[in-house]
Amino acid sequence: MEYNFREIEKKWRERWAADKTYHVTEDASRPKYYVLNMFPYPSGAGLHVGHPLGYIASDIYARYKRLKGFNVLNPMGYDAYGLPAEQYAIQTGQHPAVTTAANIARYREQLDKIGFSFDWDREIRTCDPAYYHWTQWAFRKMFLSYYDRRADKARPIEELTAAFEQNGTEGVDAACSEELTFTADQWRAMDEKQRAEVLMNYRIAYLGETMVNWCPGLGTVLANDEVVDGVSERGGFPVVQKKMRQWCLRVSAYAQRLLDGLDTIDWTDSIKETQRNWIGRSEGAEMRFAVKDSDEAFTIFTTRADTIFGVTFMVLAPESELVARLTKPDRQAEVEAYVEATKKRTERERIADRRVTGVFTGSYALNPFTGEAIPIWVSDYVLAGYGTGAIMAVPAHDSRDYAFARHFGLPVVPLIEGCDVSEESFDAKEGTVCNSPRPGVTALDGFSLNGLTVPEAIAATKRFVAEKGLGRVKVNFRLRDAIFSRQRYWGEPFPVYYKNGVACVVPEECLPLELPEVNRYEPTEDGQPPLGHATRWAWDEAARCVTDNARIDNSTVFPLELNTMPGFAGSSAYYLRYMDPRNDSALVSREADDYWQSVDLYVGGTEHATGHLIYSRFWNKFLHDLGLSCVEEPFRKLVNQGMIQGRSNFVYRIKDTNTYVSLGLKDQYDVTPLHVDVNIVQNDVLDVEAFRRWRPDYRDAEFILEDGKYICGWAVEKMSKSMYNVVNPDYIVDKYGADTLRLYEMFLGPISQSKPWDSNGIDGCFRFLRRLWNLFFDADGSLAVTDEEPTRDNLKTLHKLIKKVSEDIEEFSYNTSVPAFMVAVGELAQQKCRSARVLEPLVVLLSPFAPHVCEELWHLMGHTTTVCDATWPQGDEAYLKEDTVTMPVSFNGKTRFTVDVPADATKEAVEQAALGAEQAARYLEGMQVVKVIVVPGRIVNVVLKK
RNA sequence: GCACUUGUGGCGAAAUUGGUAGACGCGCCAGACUUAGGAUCUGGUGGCUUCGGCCGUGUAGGUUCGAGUCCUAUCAAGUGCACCA
Repeated sequence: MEYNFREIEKKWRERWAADKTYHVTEDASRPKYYVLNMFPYPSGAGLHVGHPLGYIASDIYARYKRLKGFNVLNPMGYDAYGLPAEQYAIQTGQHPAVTTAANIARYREQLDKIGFSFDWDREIRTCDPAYYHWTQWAFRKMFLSYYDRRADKARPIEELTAAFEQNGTEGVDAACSEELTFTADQWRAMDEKQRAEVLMNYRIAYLGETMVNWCPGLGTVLANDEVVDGVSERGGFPVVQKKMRQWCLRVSAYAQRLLDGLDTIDWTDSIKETQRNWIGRSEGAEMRFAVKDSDEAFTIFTTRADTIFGVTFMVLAPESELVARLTKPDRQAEVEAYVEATKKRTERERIADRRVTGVFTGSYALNPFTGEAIPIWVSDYVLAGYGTGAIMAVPAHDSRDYAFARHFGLPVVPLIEGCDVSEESFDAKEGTVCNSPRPGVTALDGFSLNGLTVPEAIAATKRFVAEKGLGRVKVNFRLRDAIFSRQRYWGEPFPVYYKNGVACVVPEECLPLELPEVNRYEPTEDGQPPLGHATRWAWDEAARCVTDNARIDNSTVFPLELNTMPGFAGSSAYYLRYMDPRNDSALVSREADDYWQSVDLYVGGTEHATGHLIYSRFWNKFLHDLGLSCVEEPFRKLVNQGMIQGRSNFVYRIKDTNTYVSLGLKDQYDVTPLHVDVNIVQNDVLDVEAFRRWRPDYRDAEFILEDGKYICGWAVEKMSKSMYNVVNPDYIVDKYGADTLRLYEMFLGPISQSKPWDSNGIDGCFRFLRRLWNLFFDADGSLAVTDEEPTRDNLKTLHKLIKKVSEDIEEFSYNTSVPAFMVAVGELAQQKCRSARVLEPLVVLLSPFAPHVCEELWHLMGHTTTVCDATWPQGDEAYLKEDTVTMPVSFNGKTRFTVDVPADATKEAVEQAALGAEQAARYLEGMQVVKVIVVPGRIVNVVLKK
């Protein structure tokens, strides 16, 4: 009987859908396991062969866990808000909801062909009001919360107002944008608007002034990568740095917990390292510097407090408010010109162009340890957004300060014995401190660091600074708050309105606040975001349930927030929603959350390391603080699948002709390589007829062949339409079947490695499945499986396979289990194995990889239930032992020990092994011989163990 | 610049975690069946060899009875962060 994969796969695809085979419900009697893929953005291009890689890997794991008796949640959905649909809408007027729905339908069709065990009843879409209800809900909660640093968790904002009412800021330790100090009386004296401003400083979702790339021509904020050479990528409009009031999330409040949490989860070191890097914890000290002949003073942050005696100048960031305050009148023109010039440059330009620039303010700071006057400069190498926006410069021990000092001729004072600072700074934190203070200089209270090592000096200085009130020990993080506003249409609307200019969140019962229709998707003429075009005010819709008295009394329609949320909003808690996707009274019910807990296995690409994977962790910690998500870390284990690159093919056209020369002969001509569609090339041999049909200008193409074939060149490039190297999974499924595709994708290489897609090897996997199929049938096409006793060889093959495959799946090295199946099937065929007691477990073992064919075989063998409900076979080590005989081994003619060796080992071979291990014999006292490896006619090893 | 990852046949890759390097697949070679092969099946396939063996895991050292695996240095590729004081 022939392996008719088309018929088999169609049959089971339909049956599984009709029977809801993969539907899952909470079941307290079974242990749960939660497998999750990073859900896709449904782009117009459809899936290519790289997308399903991670889905297949996680599907295998999900099916394996189910066979192991777990209740497995394996959901799928769509990250449906995004820029491409909006851009397309601007160009065509087509509503993004329409294109998104069409793309989703196409994705679904493609996914369905690959045989995933997704529970489609739990599908979610981020653009669905029933879903973004809870995105808005979480935002609302963030607005209504502050971060209590003492309790180290988010608390309701009412607790903060109550504290202010009682004692003002006294005793409050809350994460904030700006340190504020006021008394209870002052608080009580504030009007509503002033209080709102103060609270905004503490809210976890807050309106904040941030530096953005503002493009007036487009009327929107642009991300750094949307700005090229100071103008917008689209349209070429100038872009300036601008302070704007934007919604932000106080992610920085969670920096320490985000860092600590990394130690509790099972992610790769590289991605943890990337996150640690991004969070950027640095321990140091803040020190206060008074300004000479002035009442002004300012604070700097340093990790090298020990270098205080080497400070020869101070530097302010151009954006710092201190600049205006500290600039002397005679320097004002120059300083303002400098600040203006830096404003015009984007952050990207400042990074790309590292010329040393700066300007002197005319003011001097006083070294708090020595009272020495130090000139204060302004330079763009100091960032406003980190630390305090001001630094103490120690050119001898910081390379950036060094470059600045050399450029402007400022003094360099070395502080480490024997260090050479004539060519470059000495940045290493090692050596013995000197010149601290310099001979002849007396420091405050006779303080001295001379003779200490650098780490000792850092500690000593910190202690001194704290004791003398010169500053404080401080931990800084590089992690910034997330800017949460986008001047876009196709995103979640904020549940926010403005009452007399004060931002308020809409009442909970009004959610979801639905995205209104607009007739245009561009910004409005007066520079408002596209929501300014809304024809039907979402607020009017929401107003029906609003109980806000002020609104009802005077019938005022308050303006709504016109920005929408960014892409990461909808993806930050979707894993919770899958637990209870149709709940319309909560994001997730207590029961569902208690049962599913958190994601046990999360599969996706590394590109989200510093985006989604940080935001999700933050979001989940926030919900955890609210008592909602019972586990603090959302993703227990993370596996990153590599990218599938394209493997492009080339033809070589002889210049100015329509003649194409095969790869091996191209060097004899002057040729231009041209991309050719990989789908008309097989094993690098071009289908010349298909090539002529491919495009009109190739219709009359002539070929210079080698050995009668046209051989194409190839290169690994990004998989993209323009390189004609996109391989569509539909095509592979149609030609070889989904089971072959699944096997081949896993066989291609380690899951976490990036690799080019190469259709060349796929025949091997197809042949394997056909060999497997043939194992079950006689020559006449009847089922050959019998209930005869398996032979010892049969069982040995089976148990080897069980051990190997079980281990492989646990470690995600599917690429080595596919060969194990190939070998096992080869052996069983050779053994002419017919025994159901071997073949049935074989089908179960393979079913996670090739579910369709296994389901078919399972039913042909007389089962009426799905193979998914079978039990993963139990391994038995007893069958894995080699048949052994005991043999004495002698060294130097003296018998020292006996070992078990393979039955086919000759005495001579063992003696030879012993001889080879003569030197090892010296160590034999107290050592145990574990194994003697004997290969007839070859050198042998003796394995010893203490 | 800093961090992380990876270097093994013509190609994708394995290697029981320190113990027979190159499993398995592709490709290639030979054979079988075929009118035919871009179908199928069988066998072979790291390099050199005087057929005894010898050499081989980016390069150079080291530890070890023994190293693809551990250590040091170095080169190359990829990814992430990047004036973070």
